[in-house]
Amino acid sequence: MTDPDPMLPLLWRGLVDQPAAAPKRGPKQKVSVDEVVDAGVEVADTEGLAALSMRGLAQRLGLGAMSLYTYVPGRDELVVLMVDQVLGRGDRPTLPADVRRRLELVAETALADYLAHPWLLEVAGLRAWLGPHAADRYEWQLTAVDGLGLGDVEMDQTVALLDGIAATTARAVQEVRAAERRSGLTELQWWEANADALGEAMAGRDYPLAGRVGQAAGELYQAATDPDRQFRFGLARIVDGLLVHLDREKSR
Amino acid sequence: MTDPDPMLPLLWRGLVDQPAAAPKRGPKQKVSVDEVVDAGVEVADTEGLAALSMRGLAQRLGLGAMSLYTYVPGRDELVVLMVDQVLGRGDRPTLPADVRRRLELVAETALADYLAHPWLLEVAGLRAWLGPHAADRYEWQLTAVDGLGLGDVEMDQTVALLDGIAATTARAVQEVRAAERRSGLTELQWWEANADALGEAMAGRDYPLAGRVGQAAGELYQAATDPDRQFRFGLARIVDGLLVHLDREKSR
DNA sequence: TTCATCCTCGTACAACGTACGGAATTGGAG
DNA sequence: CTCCAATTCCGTACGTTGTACGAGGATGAA
Repeated sequence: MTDPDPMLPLLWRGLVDQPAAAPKRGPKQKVSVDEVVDAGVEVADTEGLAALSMRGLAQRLGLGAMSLYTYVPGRDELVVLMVDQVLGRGDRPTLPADVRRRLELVAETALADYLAHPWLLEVAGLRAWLGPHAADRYEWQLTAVDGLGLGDVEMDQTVALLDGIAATTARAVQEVRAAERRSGLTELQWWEANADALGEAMAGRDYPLAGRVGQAAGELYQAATDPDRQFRFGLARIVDGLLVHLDREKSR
Repeated sequence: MTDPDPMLPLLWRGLVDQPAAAPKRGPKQKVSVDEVVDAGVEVADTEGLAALSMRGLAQRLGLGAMSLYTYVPGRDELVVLMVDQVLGRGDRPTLPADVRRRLELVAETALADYLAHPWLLEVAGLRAWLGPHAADRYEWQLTAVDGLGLGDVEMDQTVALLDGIAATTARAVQEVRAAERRSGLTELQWWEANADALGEAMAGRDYPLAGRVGQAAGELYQAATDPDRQFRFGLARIVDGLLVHLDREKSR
C-alpha cells in the first residue's frame, strides 16, 4: 500500500540489492557508508552522542558538511545505523548448559553492550529497527532461552526482561557518571559537601525509612547507589522467578 | 570543603530558608518559580520535552526570554525541578496487606507515573536529584517493602528493581508511539508495508528462532511488541523471585 | 531624596540540522 | 570523440536553540 521504509536498504546494505546497487554514472564517493557510521560510533563512544554533529563528523572524514547527506538521509538515520553497527560488535559467548548461567549470560552480555556504548541508551526505538546485527543479536538471545520449556511468546518476553534489567543497570551507571561530570565531584564528595544543606532542608520532615535505608545503603555502597550490586540482586531475583515459572510449567 | 549545590535550595524552596529568603529591595517577580515549573510540565506533557524551549515557555508566561533566568539557572535545572514537581502528583495508594499485591503496586504506581509523564524517561539524572517529592515517593516505596523480612539494603534494591521494570515498560510504550509518529504508520501497517522488503533483505540468512518467535508474538500481539503483556509477565517473574527470596531468608 | 539592589528583557553569539542550488566529476550513448 | 544525464561535493543561508552581557526600570531602605 504505502512506500517501503527507506531505512531498510541502508540497514541491510551489502546484503540486499546486490544487483544494480552501485550507481553507474557520476563521481565515486570519497568514503563509504560504513566509514561514516564507524566514525560516528567513534565520536559517540568517546565524546557522547550529544557531541556528534554533522559538521564535526564531516570534518573528521575530510568532507564538507553537506556531503554527509549523500551517505545518510540525516542525523537521526545515521544514529540508527550506528546502533545496528555496534550491536554486531559485542561478544556472543557460547552458551553453557546450566540454565541459570544461560539466563544470566543474556543479561550480562547485554549489560556489556550498553556499558561499552552508553549512548545506546539515549536512542529511543532500539527494538523498532531491525537491522542485520540487531537480528543476529536477537537470534542469539533467543537461542539462550530456547529448549527450557518456554512458549514462543514467553521466550520473547524473557529476553525482553533480561535485556531490560541490563539497560536499567547501565543507565544507573551512566547517571552517576553524568552527575560527577556535571558537578566535578565524586558521588561521595557531593554527599559530604551537601549533607548539611540536605539535612537542613529535610528538617521538620519525616523520612524514617528513607533515612534508615539511605544510611545503611550509603555505608555499604560508599555511595548513594551501587549499580553493580543492584544488577546482581535484581538478576538473581529475576532468574529465581524464571526458574520457578519453568518448574510450574513443566509440572503441568 | 566545596560549595554546596545551588540546586538544593531551589528544589526545597518554601520548605527551607524561610528566614531571609525573599529579597527586600528591587521589583517583585511577575510570576513564581512554581508557575514557571508548572508551565514547563504542561508543555512537556502535551508536546514533549524537546518542544520545551526557553523562548516558548517565556512567551507562554508573558515574559521575555531572558527573564526566565531569574527564576531558574538554565534549562537543565528547570527540567530537574519539573521532575520533582510531577513526582509529587502521582497517586500513592494505601498499601494492601497481601505481599504480592504490595510489590506489584510499587511497580504499577511507578508505571502510571512514567506513562503520565513520558518525558521523565528522557531525563538522564532522574535518580540523582533528591527533591522533596522524590523523597516522599521513595519513602512511600520503602514502606511498601517494609516489614517483609528484607534487610535495609535489600529494600532499596527491591524498590529499584520494581521501579526499573516500570521504566522499561514505559519506554517500550513510548518507543512504539515515537516510531508511529515518525513513520506516520501504525506498527501493524509498517510491518505490512515492509514485510516484502524485509523478507528480501533477510533472505539467505537464517533466523530460525527469531522467525518462529516473531511470528508467534506478532499473531498474539497484533504488533511487534506488547508492552502491557511484557510488563505483566516480567512483573510476575520478579515478584515470584522476590517471594522465593523472602521464603529462603525467613527459613534461615 | 538618594542609592544599592534586584528584576526585566533586547541584542548578540555560537552551534545546530539541513534545504537549496551550483560546480565538478564520471560513464554510457550517439 | 562528443555530449549529456546522473551523481557527488559543498558553500551559502535560514531557522532554531541555549544563554552571556549589559542597559534600563522598579523598588524599598537609608
